[in-house]
Amino acid sequence: MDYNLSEGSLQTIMNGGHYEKPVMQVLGSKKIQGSGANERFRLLVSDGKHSHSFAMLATQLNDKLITGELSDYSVVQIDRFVTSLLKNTGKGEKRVMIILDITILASGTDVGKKLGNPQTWSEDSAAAAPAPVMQPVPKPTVQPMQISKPSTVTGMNTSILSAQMTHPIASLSPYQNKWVIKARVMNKSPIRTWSNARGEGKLFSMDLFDESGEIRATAFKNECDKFYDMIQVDKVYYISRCQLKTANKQFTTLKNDYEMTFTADTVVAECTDDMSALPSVKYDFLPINSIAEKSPDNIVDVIGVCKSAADLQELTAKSTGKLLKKREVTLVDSSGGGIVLTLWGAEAEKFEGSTNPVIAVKGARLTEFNGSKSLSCLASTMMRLNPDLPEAHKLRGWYDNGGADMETVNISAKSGLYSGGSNEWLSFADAEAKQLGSGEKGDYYSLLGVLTFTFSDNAVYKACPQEQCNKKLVDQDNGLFRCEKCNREYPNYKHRLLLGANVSDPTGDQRITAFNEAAEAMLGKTAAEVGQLFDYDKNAYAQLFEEVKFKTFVFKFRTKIETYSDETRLKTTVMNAQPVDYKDANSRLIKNIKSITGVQV
DNA sequence: CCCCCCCC
Repeated sequence: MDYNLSEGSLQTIMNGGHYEKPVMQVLGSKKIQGSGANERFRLLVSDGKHSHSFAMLATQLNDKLITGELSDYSVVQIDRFVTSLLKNTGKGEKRVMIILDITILASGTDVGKKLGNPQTWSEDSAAAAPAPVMQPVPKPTVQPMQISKPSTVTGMNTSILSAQMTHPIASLSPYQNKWVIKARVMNKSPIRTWSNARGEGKLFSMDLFDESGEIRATAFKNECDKFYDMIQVDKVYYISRCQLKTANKQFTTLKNDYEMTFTADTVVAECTDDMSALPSVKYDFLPINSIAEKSPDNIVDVIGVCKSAADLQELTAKSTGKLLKKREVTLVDSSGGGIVLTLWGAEAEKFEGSTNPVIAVKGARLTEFNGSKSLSCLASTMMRLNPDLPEAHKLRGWYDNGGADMETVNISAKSGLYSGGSNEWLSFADAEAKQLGSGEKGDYYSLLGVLTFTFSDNAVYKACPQEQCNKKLVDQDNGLFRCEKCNREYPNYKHRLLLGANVSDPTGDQRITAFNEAAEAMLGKTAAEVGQLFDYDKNAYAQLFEEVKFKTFVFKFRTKIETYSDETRLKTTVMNAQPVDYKDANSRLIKNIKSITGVQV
């Protein structure tokens, strides 16, 4: 098998020229900085004639190296790249190539050897070599130095700034300060003030990105005033003359080891050129059902349809006493998964979910609380409603053509609120034999069962709108609702569920009670949705309770004998109800069969 | 120079 490397392409590129989709061989790779999400790799590449370790992999391609797809000796076509002159302290300039897109033409194992006899490229070989044949480029390369004076940039027509003059964000470092980036604003914070032992002031920060990477920039005091109004989310700007410093990883999830601070010299010019509408955001969407497998604190991108949005909640953080506003939004996608995304502050307040918008989220944090996972927005999280993305249009089509009615597994369903106690798998007969529920604290167990009947009467009620209070309200028939527990009247309420049902398994049956979240999981609808049906569509409401009959769930029960006056009875509450994981259920069956029969396979 | 990213 022959592999045609683009001989001489490396020389052209090193001299600042352009070469369309050069084919090169990877001879080695090396991690140069960071770890985890902030890893960055350098590649030793060869065009068959020369080799050079000047190539850096854009972070979104890191996976190709980590998975071994991009192994040594592999032959690749570099579909997209940018080069940048870095000023090396004391050693003049060095050009780096940042690889943005790559096609692997042959794997390292298929090629198995170094192709040709490439010589290490050096300035000397450049001098010795005949003038490189440059492929036509629109304009001669202009070095950033020429536009380093702020006055020049301020007054210039930004269209003269060609792509070749700007630096990839990924190449920025504190060691060289002559650069211009062309970046799109992903996020902009509100103005914040601070006051501490070291002084006081105000600031705002913005997250910027281009094709090569992302970086946070902060403007303090004067710069805060100067740039706050100008900087607008989603717009593209040329930015130069900022101070770079090491980013404190404790406070950022952006994939950059550095961050920028605006200074008095900082120059910002909006890029209005249509052709410069790039860069666009790079998402790495995970199907919602796959998020269940991820560990908490992962930062994930997700796209889904807003199936429901809870009311705005105001709460006071116990630890800080801070007043917080949040809104929980449930996203679903065609993977059949659903997940809660928590919005905070102004974003929570202004959110409007009644039109079921498609929501694209970049950089949300996966959190786990009491065993259930959900996503939470951070300051650095970027959220877009109905973005013009292929994935968004696909989801819209899916949702509007049946997806809305698809059953989804809500991975944020509340689960496992146990305070100790075992979580063993039992049948109803087992539970009875063990006399579960007779103790002081109540007993917990898991059971695979079928919902044989649901009581639709009084399954939904108007509850106190206060966050912590779920008390049933008394309708005053004057537009107000009274909460006996809070001892006050409200003009509003929230719907909550209290579902009575019968569950059967092969050994028996049990009357159970499911509170709000568990009932939502069983009915596949939020309390608000059920409330809507109850208020406006009694037929659909009745239908809902019919449809859920004979569905199988994995139940987690709490059971306890309770006494009302003289009468005692076993009260079984659904802690949560989840769809059946058949693989898991079957392995449990097989295990039981083995232990009962003594047959080992 | 900030550094909060939350709550049950």
